[in-house]
Amino acid sequence: MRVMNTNLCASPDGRDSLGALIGMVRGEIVRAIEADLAAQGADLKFTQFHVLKRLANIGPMTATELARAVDLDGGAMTRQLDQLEAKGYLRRTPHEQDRRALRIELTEAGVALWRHLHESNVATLERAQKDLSGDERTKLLDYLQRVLCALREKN
Amino acid sequence: MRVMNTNLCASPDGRDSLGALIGMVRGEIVRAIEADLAAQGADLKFTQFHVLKRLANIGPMTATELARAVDLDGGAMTRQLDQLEAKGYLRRTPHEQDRRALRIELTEAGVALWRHLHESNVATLERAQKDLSGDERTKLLDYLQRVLCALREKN
DNA sequence: CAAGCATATTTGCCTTGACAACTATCTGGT
DNA sequence: ACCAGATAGTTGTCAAGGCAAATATGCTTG
Repeated sequence: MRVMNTNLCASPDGRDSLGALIGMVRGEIVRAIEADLAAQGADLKFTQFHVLKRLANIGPMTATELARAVDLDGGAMTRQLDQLEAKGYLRRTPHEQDRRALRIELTEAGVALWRHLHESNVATLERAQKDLSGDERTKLLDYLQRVLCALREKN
Repeated sequence: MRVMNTNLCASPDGRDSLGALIGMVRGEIVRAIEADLAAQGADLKFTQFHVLKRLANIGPMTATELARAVDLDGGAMTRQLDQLEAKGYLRRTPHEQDRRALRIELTEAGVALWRHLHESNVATLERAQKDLSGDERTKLLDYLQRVLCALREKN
């Protein structure tokens, strides 16, 4: 059955592999999620969705922490926060212990929006992995995690 | 040993996983490759490197084919070609059978540059996968390929 | 062959993200 | 308490990529 798969969806190029492959998978995931968002009338791009998701999953945090979590530049984060705050999905509060920092938290509207988007996001990620067994999914995450660590080492 | 790994490089977040994980891995790979390029004095960004690599690996092709291969918009491709052509690494030739299309091919300088960059690129991708066994690397590519296919189906 | 529709490339316009400069705070050492 | 160096957030600037419009060809059908 592996063979069939290979035939049906021809390997774009037997050679170059890892770098390009990850890039393409990432691109497809982003496109799929943005298609979801559009289909549901949510006026969000992938990055804003990502910020929302992080806040929903992990809870309030600093702008810098959030920036690192979604792998975004500090300056870019400021602007995303501007937009999401303008739309009423989050709020900037002064940080309790550090007057330089902010505490970013979802508003009621933000929480509600996330509840609305959550399901289709799960469905999309499920669709992406539909041809992998539970064991394979676990391994995929493990391998990716280890690749990430290897790349980050040695700094 | 899996446990040690997990401890040394704490999982950024047990939950969200696949989407964010792939995004981060992709980001690190891009950064690593751009660091390579800078270290070798090559005046290329990741995208240009990617175009060069494709042309070197697969040979001359159409601008549109190249755009699809590196997952880039047609307009963006035109500009990348402008730059790479200006630097003398590639050449636009009229296509033999289709007067709308171009045949993009590396120049001597382009081939030479690729020969120069090739090694460190291999080394970087090797470094990324250094903690994976040969079998695991094969599986990782297979899983990613299958995820990619799943995402592209159903169009 | 003409008309209509699809495809290849280019260009203009706009948004996003990286990078650097700037201000306001922290923190540690003296 | 003071100073040097790090860190948080904001803003200006610029290059890169997506999208749509324009042009030039191809291709298919009547």
